[in-house]
Amino acid sequence: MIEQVAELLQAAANTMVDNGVIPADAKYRIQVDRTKDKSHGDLATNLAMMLAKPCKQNPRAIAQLIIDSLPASDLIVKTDIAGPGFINFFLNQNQLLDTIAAALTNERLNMSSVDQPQVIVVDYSSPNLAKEMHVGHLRSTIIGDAVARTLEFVGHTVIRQNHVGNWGTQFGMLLAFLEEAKKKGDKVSMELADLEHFYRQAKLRFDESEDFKTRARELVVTLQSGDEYCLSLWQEFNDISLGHCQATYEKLNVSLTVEDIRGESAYNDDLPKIISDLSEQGLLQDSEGAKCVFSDDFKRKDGELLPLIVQKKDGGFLYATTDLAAIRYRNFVLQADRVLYFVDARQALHFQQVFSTAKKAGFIRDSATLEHMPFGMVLGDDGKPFKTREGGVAKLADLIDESIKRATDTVRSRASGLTEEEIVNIGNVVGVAAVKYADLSKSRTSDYQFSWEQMLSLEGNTAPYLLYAYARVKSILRRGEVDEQSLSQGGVLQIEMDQEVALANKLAQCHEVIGHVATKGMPHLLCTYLFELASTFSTFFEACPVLKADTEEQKQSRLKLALLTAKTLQLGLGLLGIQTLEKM
RNA sequence: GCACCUGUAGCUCAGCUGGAUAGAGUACCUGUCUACGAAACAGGGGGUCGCACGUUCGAAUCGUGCCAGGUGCACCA
Repeated sequence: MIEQVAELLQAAANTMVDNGVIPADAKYRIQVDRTKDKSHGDLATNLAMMLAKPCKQNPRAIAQLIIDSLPASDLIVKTDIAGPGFINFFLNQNQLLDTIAAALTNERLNMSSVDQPQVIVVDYSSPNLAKEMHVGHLRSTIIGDAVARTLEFVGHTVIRQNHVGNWGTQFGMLLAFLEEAKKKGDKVSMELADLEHFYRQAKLRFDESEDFKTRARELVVTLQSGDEYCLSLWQEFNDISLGHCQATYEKLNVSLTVEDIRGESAYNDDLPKIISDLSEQGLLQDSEGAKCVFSDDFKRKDGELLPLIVQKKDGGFLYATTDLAAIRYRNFVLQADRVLYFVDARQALHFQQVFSTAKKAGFIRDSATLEHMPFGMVLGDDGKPFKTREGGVAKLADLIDESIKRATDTVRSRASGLTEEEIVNIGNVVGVAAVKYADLSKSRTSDYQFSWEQMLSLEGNTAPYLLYAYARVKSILRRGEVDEQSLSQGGVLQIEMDQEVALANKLAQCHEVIGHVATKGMPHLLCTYLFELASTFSTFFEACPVLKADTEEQKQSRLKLALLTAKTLQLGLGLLGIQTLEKM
């Protein structure tokens, strides 16, 4: 609806340019906003105020001229000029009714796809396989997954890329330790069951023994040169570690599969070529024995240039090299139009340097974009980086288990007439949803404070509140013995009371919100919307009897609003990677 | 030292391609259940939008300079 009004305004502006009212060189931008206050109508524009100066007339006079120039349309029933020169639009309610009715007839709630579908690579989760996944991987995994789902929904071709760290320096250490363990005849699979423990033990050996250290360094080199024995050890290690990851993804209802894994090792063969290509283009310089790319764009103090190191003096490659290789692959093999990196904000500088180098080296087509989607850290209740009670880094799997346990306890204490099986299932869904939603609902860019109490609370902008709202709507539909199919197809919509209008308007905004999430990579916008929808529904439900409505028509109409609310909540939560519950 | 991010109600956070009296939630206070699920709803108090200049008809939003906190800056990823 916003788009349609914007089009009308554009048409009006064009006529005014033709009339000579607006100078041809005047700069303006059509902006249509939803009003906060109903007395200002449904939509408003500040166009007249923007044009006042170039037209050399007072804004209210311009506003009147704009209104006079608007093409006839049955969309708008009334316009007002308000305040310093806002134009307020009161919309025809039939438009709203049509939108609601159409949404019910369709699986995707009649939301259109984008005009120009793109190929979008989404790089997210990307844990280091040397250790088990920990809290640090939570945000990338969850936010990236929500955005990937949303981009897919709006019609893009999404290629998920789990750029796991499996080729770095610390792998030599792990391989050496694995080798030792095998010689001693230990059961390796048992040893690796707790990766964290295994890593710490390996680190201990590394620090205490020179022989071990030497062996570890040898193994890195032989591994990277493709030695079969090393590769087999490495493969074994990878399989087990990846198994842990997949288990976590499944528990978290994250859509990543083994198909999406393309780790650092996948680019190994291309790394020497990256160096030679950079060299051929004259971008490479030797500095203190390392091969670097320097750029005027990145300076340190005293104007000294900041290097992007792509090859160490011992010949080893770094993650910058791998990232460059990945960029080239994503551009020329995957044909990406956009590449989104859901990676910690602390790596902002690294990405700036890598992106800049990639552009200069022609590793990316001009039409494509590389976008770092940074996010802040997870902090504990004390405002410091999140730690376990013992002060260590919290394993992701443990974190989820604790959330599920807490949620299950709450459900059990409140449960009435639920079987044990139902309680366990509800606890699972709520526990996982709580962790995910708490993260998703905060703006991505800032740090966020992790709080069990807040995320599992049944009140406020939380997963439990939304899941409850959904379950309550479904309960009404069950009690009303609604046949969803026939309710969706026929019948009348009559929207009279303020609360009905408010709900219908809110339902109609879904499409717009999802569009913003897709372009900005900001799932919290969807969270805010869903919470508003749920509370708008609660207000409606309080004021407007549904099953006890005055007339059959009114009942059918309100049931339709309830049904669309349920469908919208389910769809929105689904895009966030959160399951819904019919009962709770 | 340089760069990036953050500073909005007691607390947790929205709002930031400038727009109408700055919004939620929570906490606190007051109402509403012989129930279409009260895990809810209605209402109330609570703000120098870090500070100061500037641009503008209009600034939480843009610019500049400070202040405070966080993060990054050469062979780890």
